[in-house]
Amino acid sequence: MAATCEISNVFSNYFSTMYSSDDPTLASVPPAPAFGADDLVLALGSPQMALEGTEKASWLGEQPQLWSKAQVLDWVSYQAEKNKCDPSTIDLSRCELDGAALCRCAPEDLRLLFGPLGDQLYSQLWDLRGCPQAPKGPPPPPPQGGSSSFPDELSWIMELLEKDSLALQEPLGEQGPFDQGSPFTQEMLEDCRQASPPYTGSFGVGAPSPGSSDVSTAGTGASQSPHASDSGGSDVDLDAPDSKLFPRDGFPDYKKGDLKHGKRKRGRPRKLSKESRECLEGKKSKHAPRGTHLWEFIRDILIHPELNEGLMKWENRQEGVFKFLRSEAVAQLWGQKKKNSSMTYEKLSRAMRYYYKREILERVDGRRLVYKFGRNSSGWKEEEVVGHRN
DNA sequence: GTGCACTTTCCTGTTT
DNA sequence: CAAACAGGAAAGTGCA
Repeated sequence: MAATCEISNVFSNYFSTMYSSDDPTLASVPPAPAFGADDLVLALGSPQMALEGTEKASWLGEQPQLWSKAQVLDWVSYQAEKNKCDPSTIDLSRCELDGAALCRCAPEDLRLLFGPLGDQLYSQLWDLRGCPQAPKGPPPPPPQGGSSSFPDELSWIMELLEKDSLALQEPLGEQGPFDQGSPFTQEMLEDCRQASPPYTGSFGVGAPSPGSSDVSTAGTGASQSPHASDSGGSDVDLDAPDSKLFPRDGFPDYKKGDLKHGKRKRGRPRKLSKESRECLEGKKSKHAPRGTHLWEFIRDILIHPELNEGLMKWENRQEGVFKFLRSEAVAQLWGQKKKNSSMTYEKLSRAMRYYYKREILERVDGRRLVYKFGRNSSGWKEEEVVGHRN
């Protein structure tokens, strides 16, 4: 278990870093790190764990090979702390390695530099790189932090992505009734923790419903389900809208702390019938942690063309004009990310409209489903993205 | 405890 | 007519 959590830790941190671009210093930082699986990360933000803190780890989301010296130091300190290693045993002054150099180090080199922590670093490093095995030397000891399954999970997700891509080859336009295909949803990871890898139910990726099969799905989530039509189509959707998508049994999302105390979902409460209320009681709170802003979520989908196919597209990349191709699907994805199964495009678009005032978005008159990034948004420009992906 | 930011939900009316 | 758009209003959560 601990092992499977690690991945979300990593992603969480990545996300918390990524989504804090309010920070002007971050705003200038390309948002799409070259992390091998960063694409998956889109909705993997499961910010609850992470490094325990809000401090950002500069190395997160970056491939170790790309780390700067400072990032290497940062990471080493983190590992030292994590492993309760006596910092005094490490002579950081001798550590003049950048990420590339670090990655070239053999275990013994690391041991020389970092003492007993060296082995741990070596193994963690390879985990981070998502490599199945280190190039030389003995297989890294199982990291006690439990991140050994990281690569495996990633590859599993990768497989799903591939399937999705295949599905996407099919013409868009008609999304099947089961439109949940998000390859990059956090639930996916969370689900996979509970269900074994072959788990496919949640997103219809691997278990496409006949007909629609994953088709649309591809990167998307969202079913054009009837419930989408309004505040959740009926009060029954408490969590149900997605019960189609995520049968409760198989959707462990609302687990643990969530459902405990009757924490309520953020936002104005939906009007509920008595029955619905009763039904709701004792159930999860779908409140999602902060740190993820809608516009950033949208941006990230857009800048990952390999994943956003069918969801949104750029109308004019230079100008930051984009269009929702499958608005409900995006809304559903957003809902998944926020653990809010009743999210609809209507609501999402309301939130989008609030961005006009803040100039995060600009109006595009007369064009349906078309928005434009405004001056207060960042990270979507090609220059910002490209450099970072290579 | 309070206020603010950021949504989320609801609603009504308008436009496409 | 349906879907999308607009925006006001109310309300919840997290954070400072």
